[in-house]
Amino acid sequence: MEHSVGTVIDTVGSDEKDEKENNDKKTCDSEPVVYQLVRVEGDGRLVPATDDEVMAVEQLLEGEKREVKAIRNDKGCLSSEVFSKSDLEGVIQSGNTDDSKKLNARLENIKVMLQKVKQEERLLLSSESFNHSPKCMTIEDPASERSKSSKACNNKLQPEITSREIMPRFLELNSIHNFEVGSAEPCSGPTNGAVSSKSSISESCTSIFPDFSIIRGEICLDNFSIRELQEAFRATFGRQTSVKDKLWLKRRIAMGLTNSRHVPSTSFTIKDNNIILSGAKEGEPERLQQSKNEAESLSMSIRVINASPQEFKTSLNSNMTDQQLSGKRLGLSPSNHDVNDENCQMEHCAAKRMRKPTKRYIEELSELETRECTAKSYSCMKISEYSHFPSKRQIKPVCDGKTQRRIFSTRHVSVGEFSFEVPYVLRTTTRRPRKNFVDLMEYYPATISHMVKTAVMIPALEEGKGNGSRSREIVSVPVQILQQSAAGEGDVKMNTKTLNREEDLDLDDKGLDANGDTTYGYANTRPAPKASARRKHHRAWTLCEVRKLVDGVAKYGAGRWSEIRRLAFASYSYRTSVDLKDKWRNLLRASLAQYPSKKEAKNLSKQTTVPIPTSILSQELPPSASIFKRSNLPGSASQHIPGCCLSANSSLLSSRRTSFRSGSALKARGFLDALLMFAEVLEVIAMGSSACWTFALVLPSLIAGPACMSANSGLVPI
DNA sequence: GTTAGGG
DNA sequence: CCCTAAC
Repeated sequence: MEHSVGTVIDTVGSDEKDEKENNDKKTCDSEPVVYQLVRVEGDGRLVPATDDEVMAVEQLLEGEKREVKAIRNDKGCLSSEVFSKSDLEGVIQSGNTDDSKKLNARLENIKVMLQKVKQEERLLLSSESFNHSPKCMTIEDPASERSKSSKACNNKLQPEITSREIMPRFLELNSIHNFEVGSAEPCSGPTNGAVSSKSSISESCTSIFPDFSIIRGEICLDNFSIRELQEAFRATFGRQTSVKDKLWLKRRIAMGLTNSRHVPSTSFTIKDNNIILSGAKEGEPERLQQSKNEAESLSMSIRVINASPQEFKTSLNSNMTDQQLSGKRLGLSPSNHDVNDENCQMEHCAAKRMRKPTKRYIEELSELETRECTAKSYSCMKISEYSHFPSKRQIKPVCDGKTQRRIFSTRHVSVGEFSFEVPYVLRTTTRRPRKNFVDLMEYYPATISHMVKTAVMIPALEEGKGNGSRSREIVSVPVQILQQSAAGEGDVKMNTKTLNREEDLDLDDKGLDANGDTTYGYANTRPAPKASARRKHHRAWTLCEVRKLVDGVAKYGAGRWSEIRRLAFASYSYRTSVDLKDKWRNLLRASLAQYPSKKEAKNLSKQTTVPIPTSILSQELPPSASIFKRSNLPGSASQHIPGCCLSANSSLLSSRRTSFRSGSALKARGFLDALLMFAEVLEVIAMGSSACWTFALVLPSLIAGPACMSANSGLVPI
């Protein structure tokens, strides 16, 4: 029994039924539901039964309980549905008028749905009789025997009503049992008992049980199309939705079915009003709850669930009934108002949002699909295996009573009609590896390879353990190893120190940079693989780096960040081109903030290259300093051919440049061409710079022509 | 893979 | 520094 209720006051009957059974003993791994025996007084008060009354009822129910036990062993989850339905009747009758109206309205909706389903079911049954054989097969001998004999339920029942009236629930159970075992006899009539009946047993039997006949207790929403999900949404909330977001629909439906707002953003399976996350054990409510929360950020995963949309609809209805009931029972005051408001808001949001899916979304989606493809062969194998014992697997898939392990952190993948569980941990291995992972490998190949192996072994473990074995231990294995590696390898930190020293001393070409630091950061943050783990360790920009950046920009031009990085930041491997770009942007911002002059603003709007901050330039590049340090580029052997000296400053450059282009100032063709090629470089340096620079244009050869005047040529101070 | 730009 | 779109 899966209700999240501790104590339930059961008012199933009317005043005539003064006493009811209780003290259900759980026989399957599920959440306990304690029914308290009460007597309904004439004024409607519920008075706890005395011990004597309890004993009397217990004796009375003794025989029936045995049967129920047998049933529950196999169909415990199913039973809960029936109980719920039965309870609902009582609730409706005793509820206040407001809520009753709401419930009635909903139930009307259910009624229609049930009728449809029943029709479809009849068709199914007539075409393929006993197609639910897997389920039938799960009922084991004792129950099976009984169910055979009870096949004539409908006939037998009527005369027995009087004697059984005090135990309508068990009657219902029997009825269900009956039906499952193969009674294809359709129970005629639409389901209206839930709304209007006075717990008539015949009605319970004839109108309710067919609709629960194919309940599996599990709903895997992943298997449904958007349309089906919308249908399910309508059935759950009683209103249409135009939302086409599958995830949203699933979550909303799950919320509705489970009365919970803690619905994971990833996959999940609904089982008896609970969202099963990572296969949380049903018998451990608090753990389940915890698991729910944890699973907010985790994927969950799955056992093989064979459920068609049709089946889903049926079970959905029953779940919905149950949900309403449990809401009532709990005195939760379902706060339909709030929920609906929230629904509307969310729906509005979801409908409004037609945002293009992000790359990550697409990536994850494709990743999922890839998994599905690879899982297909696997699934075929498993399915054929399950065909022998299908129902047991489906109903009690994650129970692992022996190990009592916490089920945790798995990922739901559905393939067609089937869903699978894959360990969530694999995700970490499928992510694009950290940039410095290779570096890490170089330094600690043994550790890393061990980690990788361990991670790879996880699926094997998973598979070997069988269907429902998802434990925290499995997930934690690689983490522990990583922690060990972080703690055990002292030289990791040593490397960091080395790096820092290198950075402080501003040594170039050490070739050691970043490795140590990133290694340390990686191992250190790995156990919390969230956003913080991915974040690069912060490194303040040193003066030298800034200098190099400015040099690089001057040399290669702003925007050629990868080139700058490659050539000027070769020894700062932790600075990416993006970093350079960002830093340059920040420098410019600072510069602008310092000198928000019109001129600069104008330059900024006009030019892609904006003024180099004066403060930086004055610091790093005094007029007499070498602006273009002749780089060690191959083939840049400098042949100083003096004689062609240009003087440029910010105010003169553009005019100079114009004159260069026009060729009016300099007649030499080769030289002019060379100047034109340099014009951009000059602009980079001089535009916006208030300093007056003197350049010497070094031409490897005037004759050689422009080809020699590329970036390889340099400017040297006079 | 690189760059630009928003956050 | 991260993330994403655009190229």
